[in-house]
This record gives sequence, C-alpha cells and structure tokens, in this order.
Amino acid sequence: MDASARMNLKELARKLDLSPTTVSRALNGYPEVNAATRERVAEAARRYNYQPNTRAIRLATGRAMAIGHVIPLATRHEIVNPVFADFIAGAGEIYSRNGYDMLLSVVPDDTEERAYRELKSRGTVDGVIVHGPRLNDERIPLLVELGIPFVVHGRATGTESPYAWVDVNNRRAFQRATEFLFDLGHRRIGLINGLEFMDFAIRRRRGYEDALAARGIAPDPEMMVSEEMTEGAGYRAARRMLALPHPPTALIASSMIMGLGARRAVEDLGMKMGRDVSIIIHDDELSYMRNGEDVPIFTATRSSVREAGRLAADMLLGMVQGKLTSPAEHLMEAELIIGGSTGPYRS
Amino acid sequence: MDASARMNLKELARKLDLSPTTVSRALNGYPEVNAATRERVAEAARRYNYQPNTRAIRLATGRAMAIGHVIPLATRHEIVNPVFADFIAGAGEIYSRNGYDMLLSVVPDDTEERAYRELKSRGTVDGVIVHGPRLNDERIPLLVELGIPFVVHGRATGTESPYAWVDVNNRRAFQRATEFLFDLGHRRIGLINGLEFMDFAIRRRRGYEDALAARGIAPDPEMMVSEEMTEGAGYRAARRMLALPHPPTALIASSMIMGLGARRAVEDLGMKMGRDVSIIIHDDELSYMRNGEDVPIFTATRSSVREAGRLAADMLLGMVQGKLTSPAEHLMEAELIIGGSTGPYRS
DNA sequence: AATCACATTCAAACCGCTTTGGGTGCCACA
DNA sequence: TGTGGCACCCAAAGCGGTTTGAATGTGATT
Repeated sequence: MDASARMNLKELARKLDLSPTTVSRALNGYPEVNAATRERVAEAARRYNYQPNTRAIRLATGRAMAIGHVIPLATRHEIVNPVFADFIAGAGEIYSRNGYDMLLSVVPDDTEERAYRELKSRGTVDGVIVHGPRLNDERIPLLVELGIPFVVHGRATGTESPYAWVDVNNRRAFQRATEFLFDLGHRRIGLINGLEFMDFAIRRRRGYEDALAARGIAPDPEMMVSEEMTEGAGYRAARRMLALPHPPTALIASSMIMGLGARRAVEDLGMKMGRDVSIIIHDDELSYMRNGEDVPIFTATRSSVREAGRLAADMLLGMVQGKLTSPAEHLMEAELIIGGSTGPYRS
Repeated sequence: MDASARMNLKELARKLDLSPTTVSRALNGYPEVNAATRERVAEAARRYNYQPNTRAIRLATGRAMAIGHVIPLATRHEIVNPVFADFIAGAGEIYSRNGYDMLLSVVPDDTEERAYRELKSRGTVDGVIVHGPRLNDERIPLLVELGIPFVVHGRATGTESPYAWVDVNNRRAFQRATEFLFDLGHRRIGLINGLEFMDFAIRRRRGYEDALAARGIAPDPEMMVSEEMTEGAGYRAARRMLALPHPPTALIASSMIMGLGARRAVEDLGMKMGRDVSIIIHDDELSYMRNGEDVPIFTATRSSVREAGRLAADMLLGMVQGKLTSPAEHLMEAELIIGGSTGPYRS
C-alpha cells in the first residue's frame, strides 16, 4: 500500500534492475560500485523513501545498533535522580546522530545483575552506560566479565582495573569552592553532601578536606552532613549546623536542590544569604533548574551533565566501533562561577 | 566458546534431537507439542541457558518488541522536564515485565516529524508515548496518519478525533484547590501556572476559573501568571503579585519547584507561609522531590506521575497486542492532601 | 592474439528465529 | 480391512538485510 512502509531492498533493486547486493553496497558506501550506479541508487532510494529495516540489519550484521542504560529502580535509595534526565538528553543527541538507538531498562535494583546478563545473551545492545557509580561498584567487574563495552558516568573508588569513564573533577571542584570561601575570610565552613556510598560524594568530601588540610584545619564531623539530595535534607542539615554553638558562616551544598533547602534554612533564621551566611553549590546545569537566568543566584562550581552525556556517548560509540582500544578517560573541570550567594566573612 | 553467548535454537534442537520447529513451539507454548517433549525442551533450555536472539525474533515476527518515547530536544523551551524521568521509570517497569524494550529518541524539536516517520518506516518500535501534549498538538494527527499505535500522557485540547490517553484531572484538581482556599476564607488567590501552550496548564487555569466563577468572582489577569516552571519564575511571580496594592492571600503553584520559589518570595517579604500567605502546589510525587517525608510541607493536589507512566504503558501494550480496540482513556483523580502551607484567611 | 588486472555486478548463503503446509503413526470406527 | 481423525513432529520457506565467492566485460600488457 503506502510506499513509505513497504519499500524494501529487493523491491528497490527490482525497480533499478540491479541486484540487492549492488544496491546494498551502493547505499553503504562500498568502493566496488560504479559512481554513476551509486548515484542512480541514491536517487531512487530518496525517491521511493527507502529506509532499510533496522531489524534486518541487526540480524544480518549481528550488531544491535543500540546502547543500553540500565536504571536500577531503587528499592532502598532514590536513584532516578534529576541528573539522569539531562545526561540522557546529551547522550541521546549523539546516539541519534550516529544512527544508534538508546535503550532504557528500568529494573528493580536486586535484579540488576540479571538484567546485564540478559542484555548480553540476547544481544540487545552493543554497549552500556553505567550510572551513579558507588564505592567498589560490582557492576564494573561484572561488565568486564561479560565483555560488554561500557562507559561509567563517574568513577568507582575501589576499582583498580582500568575502565572507561567520564567524570567531573569533583575533588578539585570542592577544593576550589572551599578555598574560595577561605579567601573570603570564612573559617567555619559546612559541607552538605550526598550519601557517601556514592562515589561523587566521596570525592567531594575529599576535596573539601584537602582544602581544610591545606589551611591546617582539622575536619569537624559536626560540619559535615551526608544525606539524600533533597530540598528537605538540605534544609535540615543547614538548620542543624546553624544552630551549633559555633555555627558555620559558609556552606557548600552538593546540589542546587540541597542549596535551595540550605537557603531556606538561612532565611528562616532571619539571616540573609550572601551576607550572613555564604553558600556555594555544585551546579549540574540541569535544563529545568537553572541557576539564575542571566546573573547566577548561587556561587557555584559548574559542570554540564548534558555535556558529560555527550562525551560518554561519544566515547562508548568509539569503543563499540572499535576505534578506541584502551579504556579512555575524560575528566571535566568544573568552572567556578561567582553569584550573589557568597560574600566576605563578617564577624 | 562460552555457552551463554552461543547457544541458539538450531544447536539446542540438535542436542535434543528434535527439529527447530518443535523446540520453538515447545518454548512458545504452542499446543501441538507433547507434554513430555515440552518438559524435556524446557529443561534443556534451562540447562544450556538458552536465550532466544531478540534480533531474530523481531525480524521473524515483524514486531519490534519495543516502545518509543520521542523527546523533543527543545530549542525554544525546555521540555526535558523533571516529570519525564519519573514517568519513564513507571513505564519502564511495565515494559520490562512484558519483555518489551523502551527506546528513547532525543531529537531536535524541528525534526520531530521526521523522527516519527523514520520510526515507522524502519520499524524500530511497535508504538509510542507522546509526552507533553500542547494545544492542537500536530503529533496526534501525524501518528494517526502513520498508523503507529500511541498513548498520550495528557490530552491535547483542540484535537477532536479520539485517541488514547492517560491524564490527571487537572481541571478538577485546580478547581478543588481553589475551592479549598475559598473555604479557608481567602478571596484573592493567585495562580502561578506553567506556560499555557501546554495542555495541562490550560486545564489547570480553567479549573481555577471554574472555582472563581462558582463564587461569582471575575478572574483578575494580575493574579494569573503563566511561565516556565522553574524556581526562579515561581519566585518572581509570587514576588510581583505580593507587591500589588491588593495582594493575594493565597497562591496556587503548578509544581513543587514553582512552589519552592513562591515560598521563598513569601519569606523574603518577612511573611510566613501558611499564616500570612497560603500556598497550594500540584505535586507530581517525583521521587527526588518529595513533599515532606511524613507530614506534607505543602498542601497539595497530588497525583503520581510514575503511576501515570505505568498506566500509559499498560494501555499501549494492550493496543499493540491487539487486546484493546477502541482508544482507551484514563483519567486519574488527584488527591488533595493537607499540609502546613495553608491556613485560614487573616485580615 | 592470448593473458591479466581491474572494475562492476550478481547469485546464493547466511543471520536465528517463526510459521506454513505437509508428513507419519496410531487408534477408533464403520 | 479400509478410512478418518488426531496427536505430534518436521522440512522448508520466509523475514530483509549483509557478505562471500564468482562471473562478466573491458582495456592494458605482452
């Protein structure tokens, strides 16, 4: 009936009075095809709106032409996090540009291993992206064992064998943020961090401690909170710290959303952010959570998650297509941007 | 080499000394197979860890065993919204439970039409979910024309022909929220809404106006804001309205995040939410943005986006598998939950 | 004029499964 | 004793591409 749905290689070949072999070769850019013929084929393909059937290609080539993202549906902690949507958006851009599909598997986190094994044995994807790496993440050795190409968004402290990753320099970012506050004269600086079984949280804490150490200050457990990254947690953490006998005069929050909570706590106490208490956040540049439109509201260490998605996807496609051999690594530096949420220390 | 990767139907059949036909039938539950044989086959499949190759199944059956979600990568407005991640999580659950894959295509929004056409002609998916329906959404007639089964998350005002959808009763929800505020004695109620080319925003506004009309109050343009759903927009909207000569004593915000902005504005002005200004939000129950852990912070109209994802996926699979014939419709009612952000009117 | 390299093209096998259209053997029934 | 029906199983033909191994024609080389 409708041409757009029915036209296939054989049919096209018949119309051109050529063999399917030649048509296939012409379209796929093989050299052993006469230039004139190639043009004729291309023209006909265009005219009849020929789109090769993906299912057939996949079967014939043995490649899935798809990249998988396994999302553990958290029974314990919430991992369907806001960062995810933006990362996906970045990666997806690259996939479609290269003719790859993006496959999401949402699986209960206790069946994650099985999910990866199935992906392998059914051959549904050519590679996977690993999200939210944890301390000693078991997924990495598993994927190595299975021989599935993969790129980790982040790194997994505790894993010694090499693997491909894209990460922001969390440690350096938080070190700089802390130093920046020191330079402003602050001495008591609170850290409102994510849960520290997540790798990024571990590194951020280290960066924070590095900066303290450089000033010869011992880290104070009272000034460090590790919690779910919600507005409420940010609020409670700030609230508690600000109620201490020696309250912090500056806070570093691990995300925009925690920062919003911290700000609320500050304002609840009748203080003004940027004047009475300085706040620095880490800003992932989420599309629906901008840090101010023109002028940044929060001083922040900034690094685009969407860009990370693009880089990771690029890297993975390179691996899948055999262009990359050794595990690549890409460390993105966060930018420190100055907003209105920080100011000099006032006694 | 490794059995898990190599074992295929032919091989399994050989080991069992049966034809591929019979093995296939046995595994797929066809009746014309001896019970004993079936058991023998099942046992062998288990033992050799046989997983049928998805690519081959897809080609042979002509079904893609996949559902597509096309995400327009907004050049104009940001649509990679936070709601998306949770919806996906819900839908994905259903897909994997039914052996379907979830395919995301991230495409620049000016090539969206082409994306759908390709999906059709390449046969990569069996159906699609339409996200973020707009006024007179062009995607609906397009999909009808292409003959791709689809379910809309939301509805598209202006589309007259029937189509399948899952939506929350936005109109009713906002009407109830407004009435609730009236019952508390409030008379000047501000609406902080999303952009009104989005269908849900149109309906929410109508619900709000319905409630006003029922009290014989004419809607005041000054009390209605339509903006991107960000914290900043919520803040500015509230700020502006509260600075009016006759400021509102209650606000309704279209999302948690706008509500946070509104709250900040209230507190910025030295007022207390729930006492000086009441705020009701619409709460999509996003996993990473809970409205309080035990007691709700905000009074809210609540409806789970994740649940909507499950329902939509279920509906679509029903359509794809031919179990559903006429376009189904599912209207979810939002629940009104009382939190601490609302209180009686105080002059 | 025979030979060879090269450029083009094609027939057929293959990817791994489903499904159509028969077989075959056995038992009940007339 | 022939016949029909049933239960069970199989060979082979797809599905729509890619890829291998030849075949053909042509001009250059000897």
